Amino acid sequence: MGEINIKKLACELNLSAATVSRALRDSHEISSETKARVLEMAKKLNYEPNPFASNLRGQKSKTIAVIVPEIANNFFSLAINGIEDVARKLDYHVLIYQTHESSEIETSFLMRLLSGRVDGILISLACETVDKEHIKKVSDQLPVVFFDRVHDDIEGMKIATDDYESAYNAVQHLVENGCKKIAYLLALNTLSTGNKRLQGYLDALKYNNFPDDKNLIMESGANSDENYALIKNLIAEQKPDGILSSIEDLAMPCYYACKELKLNIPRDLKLISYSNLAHAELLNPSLTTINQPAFEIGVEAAGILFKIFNKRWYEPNETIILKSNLIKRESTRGNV
Amino acid sequence: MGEINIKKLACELNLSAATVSRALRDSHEISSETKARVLEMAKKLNYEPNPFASNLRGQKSKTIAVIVPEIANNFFSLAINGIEDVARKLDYHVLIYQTHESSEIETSFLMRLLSGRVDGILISLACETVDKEHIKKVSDQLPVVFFDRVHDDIEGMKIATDDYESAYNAVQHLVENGCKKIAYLLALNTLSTGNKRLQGYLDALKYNNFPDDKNLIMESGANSDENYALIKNLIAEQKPDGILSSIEDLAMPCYYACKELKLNIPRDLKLISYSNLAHAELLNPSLTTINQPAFEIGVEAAGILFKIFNKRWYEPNETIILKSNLIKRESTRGNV
DNA sequence: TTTATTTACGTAAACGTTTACGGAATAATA
DNA sequence: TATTATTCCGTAAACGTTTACGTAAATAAA
Repeated sequence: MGEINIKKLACELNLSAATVSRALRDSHEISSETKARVLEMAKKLNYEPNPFASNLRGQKSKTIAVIVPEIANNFFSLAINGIEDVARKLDYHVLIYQTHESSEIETSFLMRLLSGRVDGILISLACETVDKEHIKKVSDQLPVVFFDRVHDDIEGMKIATDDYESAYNAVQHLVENGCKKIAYLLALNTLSTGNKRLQGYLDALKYNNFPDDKNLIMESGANSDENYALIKNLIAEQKPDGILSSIEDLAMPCYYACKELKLNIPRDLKLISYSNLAHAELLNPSLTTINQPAFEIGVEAAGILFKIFNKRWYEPNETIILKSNLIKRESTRGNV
Repeated sequence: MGEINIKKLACELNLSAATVSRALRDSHEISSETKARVLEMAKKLNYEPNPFASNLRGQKSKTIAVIVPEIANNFFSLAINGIEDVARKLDYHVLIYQTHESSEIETSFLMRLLSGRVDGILISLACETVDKEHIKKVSDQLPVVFFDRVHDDIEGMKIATDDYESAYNAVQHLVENGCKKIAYLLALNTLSTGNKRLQGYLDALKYNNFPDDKNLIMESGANSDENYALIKNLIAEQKPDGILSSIEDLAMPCYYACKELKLNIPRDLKLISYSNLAHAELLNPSLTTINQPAFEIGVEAAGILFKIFNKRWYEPNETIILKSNLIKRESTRGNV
């Protein structure tokens, strides 16, 4: 409860609230002496305008919402970092919500945000089947920018990475280093993000005349224990010599599974994984990763949102693609 | 701009705005039939009360602020995760701010929050020398809970971990595994958090009758390049056989430095580091860490804040200590 | 001098809620 | 029946801003 408000401030200065308000907003209608007096007093009394009154009056909140599946994930926290950086420079506030991959929670957040609490939304969709209906309802009323976890069937501005190409190139990299049987750890398959990665994998297989073997595609399970079992089973049964993991959570269990199965990475099995694992460099062996420009995605997404605010953006339904980076490390080193 | 507001909703129902408002808030003054009608229509029209009007009228924002040095840090993102979890259950909103360790930015955020935008603040202090003045000013007006990065000289509610004991025990663990010359990578030394870790280290040395050698304490530099150089120098010159790193950012360079100096971890040098490195398990060799209960710290801090809101907390100046967990891994394995 | 323009400020309404107060209708009590 | 209590709802004020409108004084133009 900031005890000081614009009326008291005005009273203190023998001015009207209107004049004070205008002075603080540097209006041309106010003389420079008065402005100086007001500024000084405002500083002295530590006056901060009540944002609710301003927002109510102005129908602007200077606040944006970021909705992500998880905060405690290197990719998302880097993206939020980028978003916060842009927001801070523009004196915007950032509300954070995490869905834990539940579209029910996601929808509930979105509905709550219809209240006008935020001027716009940045969202990375949950994996669960998307509720197009509700998202449409929100994006009809508010600027929404989708980032990374996007869905082709949902119209809107999107910032994504070159999922198809990066997956394709990753497979090529495996092939070039001698892989003949490449498995794919499937996730995000309810989203375009996941589909494009899968398609890149499939097309690269085709290009290399590799058989199209469904058994080599492992769909992620309900929890990490199940995932570990599935992966171990995949490696033991199918004996792939290369694995492309579509998310980092599925790459880590590969290390453990190989250890248990007495397989050597990269000699017996080469591994590539999406995306922004913090210390891929220091894993044993260091892990070849497809690095997404997470921070930049956040910056870009926030940038587009602010352009929309300022009517400096007119493409309602464009997808901006940023390039991922294949960082080659020991886990895919060719056998010499 | 939610086009629908309480007046239109009332109009649609042939009721007054007051009645609708009361019905939505389940007031006893409203008949159950009317309540049902209102609820139904509100749902149908997707009505969400304008939060700014409510907040302005009620002087409550249902929003809390979280100020941290960095979001993209495993410890902080886990803590935020915990905070968000608690907030969501109570229908609170969470604003995120990062200071990038700058007390100037920190102060600026704090001052801006005096506007009443939030009902309370959770803060983990920046390393830079703390501006006690401004923090005092804020905590006089708003409930503030400090977590992890705390400062003894600043009064208030604090959630921290057993920094002294965990450092002491870490040194003991090194000694038990044969270390005779243990270095310390110093950081956070402007905060109590850092001081206690250092003190734990020093006292453990004393307990073991190890000499008190200032050269074994390396203060972190301005950036990661400098840190790497300092660490390499420390290892090369002082030839410690054990290192305790007070933050994870200083532990990673040890791996690189040892690689370059052809030293083997843990044979030639044993390493322990704070705190929540994501994949310490998979490093080469796996890293012994002092794991802080990051998520729980977030939950606890948020819980206290909400208790303060509900006047269910009366200790203005208490420190709650959560236990860290020393997770022993290969980097401190004894020579056999 | 008279009139138009500019400057600098005040008045009051509006933003969308919530709630104190009041009041009419109904039910309970005397 | 007369009085009181209860139930249910409406009126209007208030929260702290911002801004359209008005206006008095000073200045410029005629």
